[in-house]
Amino acid sequence: MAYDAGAIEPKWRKIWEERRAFETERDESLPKFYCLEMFPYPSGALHMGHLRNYSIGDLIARFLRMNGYNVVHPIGFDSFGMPAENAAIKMKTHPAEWTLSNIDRAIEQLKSMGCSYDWRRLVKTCLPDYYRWSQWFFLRMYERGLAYRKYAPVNWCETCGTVLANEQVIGDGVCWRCDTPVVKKGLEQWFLRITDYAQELLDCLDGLTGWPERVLAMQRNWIGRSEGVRFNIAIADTDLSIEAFTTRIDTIYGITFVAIAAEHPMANTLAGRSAEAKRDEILDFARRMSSRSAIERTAVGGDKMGLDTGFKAINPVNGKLVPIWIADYILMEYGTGAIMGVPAHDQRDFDFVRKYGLGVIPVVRVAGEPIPDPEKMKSATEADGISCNSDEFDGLPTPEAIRKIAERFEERGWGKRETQYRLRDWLISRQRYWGTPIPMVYCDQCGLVPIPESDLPVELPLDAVVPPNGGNALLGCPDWINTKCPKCGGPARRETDTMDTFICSSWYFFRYLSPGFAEGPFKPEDSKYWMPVDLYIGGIEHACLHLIYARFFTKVLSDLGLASPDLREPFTGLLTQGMVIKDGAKMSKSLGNVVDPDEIIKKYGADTARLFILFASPPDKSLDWSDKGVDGAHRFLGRVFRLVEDNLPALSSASAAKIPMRDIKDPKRRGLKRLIHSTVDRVTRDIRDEKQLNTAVARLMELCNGLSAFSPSDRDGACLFREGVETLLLCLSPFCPHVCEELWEMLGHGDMLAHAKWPAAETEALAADSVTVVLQINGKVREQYSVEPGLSREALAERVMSEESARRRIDGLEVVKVIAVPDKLVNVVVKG
RNA sequence: GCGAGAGUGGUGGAACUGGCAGACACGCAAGACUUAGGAUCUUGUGCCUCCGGCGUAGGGGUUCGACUCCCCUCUCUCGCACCA
Repeated sequence: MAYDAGAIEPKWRKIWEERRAFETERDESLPKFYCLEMFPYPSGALHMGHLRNYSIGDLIARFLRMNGYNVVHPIGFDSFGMPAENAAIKMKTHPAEWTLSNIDRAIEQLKSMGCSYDWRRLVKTCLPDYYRWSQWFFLRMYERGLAYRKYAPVNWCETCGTVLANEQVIGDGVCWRCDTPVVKKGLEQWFLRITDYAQELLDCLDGLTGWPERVLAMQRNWIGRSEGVRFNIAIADTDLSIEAFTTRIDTIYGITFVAIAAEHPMANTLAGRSAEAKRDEILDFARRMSSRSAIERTAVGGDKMGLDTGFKAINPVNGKLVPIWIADYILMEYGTGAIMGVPAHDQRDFDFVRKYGLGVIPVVRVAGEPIPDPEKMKSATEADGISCNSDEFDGLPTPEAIRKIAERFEERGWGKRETQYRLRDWLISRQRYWGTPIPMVYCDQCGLVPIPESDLPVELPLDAVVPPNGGNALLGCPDWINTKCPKCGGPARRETDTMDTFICSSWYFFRYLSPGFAEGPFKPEDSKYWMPVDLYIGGIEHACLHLIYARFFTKVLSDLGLASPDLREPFTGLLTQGMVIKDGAKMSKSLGNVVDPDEIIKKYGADTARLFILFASPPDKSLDWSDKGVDGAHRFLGRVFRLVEDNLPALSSASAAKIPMRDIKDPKRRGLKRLIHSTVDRVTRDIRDEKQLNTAVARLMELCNGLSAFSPSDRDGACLFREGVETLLLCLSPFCPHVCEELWEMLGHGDMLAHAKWPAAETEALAADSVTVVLQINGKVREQYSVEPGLSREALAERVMSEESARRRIDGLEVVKVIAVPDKLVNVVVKG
């Protein structure tokens, strides 16, 4: 009987299921571990990236379970969103039908991988018993002013027919889902006040020591804190003024112009106060600039466009008049949408004045050098230096100049110091059908009215038909839209926007903890016991999306008193898995380099697929798919299988007792004993401390090789051999659970390996009988000797120098120095 | 431009606080068993001018000793980017 994954794997999956092997309950007496993998979006079948994600997660869950942790390991589906609507149009079906059948298929795939999930905790975000609590959170936030509606220029994706949050505009300003260039539109939309948490989201990053530096850096960058001064600039001959923000208030004397964004309301105001021709010119320019997409705005290669309004601004510090321009490189979304133009010390302003012939006034010089000639400047000098041309502030180094001038501004009431963030409030409304309905109505009498909690969930009408042009199907549901005002009972219309799907994924890991709970989103005691997630595994693409939103949500839940007040962060450990690539590129249909997980599992079995994925590269690096490598992994499992099968008589006859190292005399056996225990030691550390899963597999291969080379010739030998084989199966089981269970059973065990205790390395068996030390001459290796371990520096040097071959090497040379490193080497430094 | 990470055999990748570079595997080569081998087993496998040298992107430095620490340069990947 040869290794047959096709027979073994279904057998064990059935046993695990029947024995409810992976169902866990809260148990205060046990240490807990929350192992979480990012839940999939069920758009068709799972791909290799999923297989990798869930192989890593399942390994960790199984490993910690064997190490005595009470492990919660759930799975679910992020099942609202655009692809379901697109598929509904294409396949002439309903998004719900498409989604739910895909989920069924994905569940089969996950099960075929042998993942140790607690299936009772399954969450599908598109079902009312889940999304009603998203609605409930929304209402809690609305009460607190954390959810609000406002008119703003927002990101619009024409293909998706909806607005997008800032985080969902990626790359060169394209939609994260469909790569369509995003355009700006003025619309009234729902927002969550994530900016209230900007500082805390930033501060807490320092405490996330279990996160990769890369993700922390990306989030810091995304939140984008900067300190500066916000101040007023009066417009000459008017009663108007413009607010500007700068981080370099020390360069205030260098202003040669003021610029505002094309969308700035002041553009209209100034147009209104201009003569007719100028007015049309301004309005036309502003309209042209603001209607361009992000791509158009940046694609010109930095060539800046501007228009002089004809108005003058008054520099608060010296009363100088400078022109006010509208410029396309000023962003309405950042700061105040207006800047002071200091070309000498800002490259963008410099480029702008060079194009339009405005002046340059240097106000910072390099220490020890004269003030540069503005005519000869080739670029702006943005580095710190010494203030000049700045009245009484001349001679101050930049940081001091910033402080002194900022103080002056505050004293005189011209402005105040302020901290700005790049992070924007989270735009959560979507003009889409397949999402969580926003629980609000519009009443002609009462205005905007929240749905009372008792009326939740506001169910998504399932009889809606997604229009072929991709519009919002809810608009075609008058029976659903027209309702009664909860306040006055009069006619009212439901909000037809739905929530961003990232709302669904912002709290699902709480819901897992209290499956089926009907009185709230989750039980506080469940959350208190299980949260935070100890290890979260998923792709890095969510660094500035889901991982920021979920952090925000957790803080809100904590502040609302739903989760413990001390739960400020949802995920203490984060493992960002690398991509799966083949032939040098990410697997994609267009490149035709996709490998289907189903086919691999069918051909080789899940154990082989898992082993290859975990062995081929460290989890956080990209994984190069190799068909040959899969063969190799499969061959290894065949060897493990034969190791047990071919030696079954010896293994069966051996007692389960372990012979301690001190009672083993034969050097070969002592070597095997040491190999067994050093393997346990290394594998445990590789998994637990380093998450170096590939080297853990390598160690197990070495153990297998060592065992294959050993022939158990007597009772003690068989006993040691059995210890080795069982250790191998125990340590390999989180990687390849099915085949290990099968072999464990063949060895006569009645219990499940999944619940077995992880082996402990015997320290006595780790110590080496002898160590190989090398003799170096001037750092070059010349000889090797086997010596007893633990020799002191002196003893080791003496021991090595007494060797015949060592004497010969050194004979006749002038020895300058001898360096000995215990158990490692002796380096003889010679002259000549 | 800013930030993060990487560069080691033909390939994927190892190397703990500086101490035998290339673990483990893939591939390749030779052999064994075979009617057969894309099965299995054994052996070998960094490079060269091979009793000796050279080798961890390139150049310098620190050290008895550097893939590892320091400085400079190059290349690649990822993220952000007229952010005031």
